[in-house]
Amino acid sequence: MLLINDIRADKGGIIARLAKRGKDFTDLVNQAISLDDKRKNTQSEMDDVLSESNKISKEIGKLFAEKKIEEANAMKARTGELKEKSSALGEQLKAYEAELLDVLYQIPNAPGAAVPAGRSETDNTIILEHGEKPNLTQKLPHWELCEKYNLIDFELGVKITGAGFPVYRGKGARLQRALINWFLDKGRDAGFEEIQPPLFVNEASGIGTGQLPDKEGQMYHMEVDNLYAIPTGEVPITNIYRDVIVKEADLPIKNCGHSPCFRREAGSYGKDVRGLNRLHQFDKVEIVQLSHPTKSYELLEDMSSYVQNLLKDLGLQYRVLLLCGGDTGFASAMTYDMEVWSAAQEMWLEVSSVSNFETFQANRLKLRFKNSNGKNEYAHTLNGSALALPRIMASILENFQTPKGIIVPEVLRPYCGFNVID
RNA sequence: GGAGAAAUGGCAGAGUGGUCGAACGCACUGGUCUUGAAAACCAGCGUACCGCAAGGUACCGGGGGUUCGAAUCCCUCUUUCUCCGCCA
Repeated sequence: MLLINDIRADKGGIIARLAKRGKDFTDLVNQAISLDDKRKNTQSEMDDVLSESNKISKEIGKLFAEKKIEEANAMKARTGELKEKSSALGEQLKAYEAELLDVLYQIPNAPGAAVPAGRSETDNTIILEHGEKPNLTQKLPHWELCEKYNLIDFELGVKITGAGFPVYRGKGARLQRALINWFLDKGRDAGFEEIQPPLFVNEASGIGTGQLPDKEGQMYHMEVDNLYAIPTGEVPITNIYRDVIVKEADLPIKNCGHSPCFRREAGSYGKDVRGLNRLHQFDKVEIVQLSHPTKSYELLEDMSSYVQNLLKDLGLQYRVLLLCGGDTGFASAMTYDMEVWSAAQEMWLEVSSVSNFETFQANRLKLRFKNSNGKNEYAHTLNGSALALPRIMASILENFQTPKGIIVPEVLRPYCGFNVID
């Protein structure tokens, strides 16, 4: 959520930035400010009452010490009223805080300076396109290739669990494992510390990265233990830094980690969910960075080129989109999407999304660093997929298919131990 | 899963109802001294909110309660440790 002090400091600017999402947030912003005013006034009033009541308590203590029991008991009467007053003010303060939070939760991140205005994906800017569309002599979609070479069994997953939980086997499983290991090694080479996070998180973590309270429907929830299956490694990895004050000199902090991701994807159906396009369980390697506020947009560009280099090394044709305000995720200030060409489906598949959240996540996480003035300041957070496995698998299978088999990208061969799938 | 013990500032560790937001030590920061460093000495050193400031308020694992007053008493949850059981 946005920092209320940022909103107060530049109300007009924030409203203008938010307007790039194709919606007017003036009312919500005004509501937030007026609730914050009420909050401040109530707090002030309550502090005064408490201050007086503390003073009286100390006097009573003194009187007891001097054995002036009568006088002490007489003073007790005066505190009753104050107590009632302060607890009423306390209730009111809590109510205002809750209301303010509720309003702030409804305001998305303010898009960054470079983000174009727009309402939907049609307003996104194509930054660049890299590579040539492959010239295929056969054009089987990946689900047919999976069946032909016995790589991924979707039916079997349905039997064991349900739709969207495929079974990878043989060279399919090995290719997937090769990709994961290669991604992690590339991450390490680029200075990211490797993390193996928990796959279930508690409520506090869900709130920290913004999945809760609004989007709980998208996560699998284990009610017995009140734990949530992670929808992305971003959740546990970013929550490492919840309630943490890092050293300024340690920034940027770079983490990467592989994890399965679990998404209920309620409401998805049709051709979008065919094959590997949309799953309930899939694997992803995530990169996360904590940045100094002055450096975060530089790091966003770094992350974008890092991801692009992975795609280049794999030999995939891709394009980079700068998302317009309306298509930028709720928590993000600026997002690049990387899409890979799927040669048989003849469509672009989103394989990565790298975002700068500025202080939006850090605010909820209470992730700060001590600046040179000794003041605590909110850090910026960034993250991106590097990369999500299923659609990479799909495009490798489709784009590198030949009548004699699927040619494995060279960088993966040492990892999987075969050059061709036939 | 059963029985018991514990949770205090970056660390360590006092404090069992009233000048305790919290001793002492270590670490850290600034200063004196020194050619420089170490040592020694002096000073500072948690977080958040309100306030122009002075100052005020809250926080001793989380939440609730008792009391004029809670780090301290009570309830509850969580976590850690020890023993038993089970187990990759």
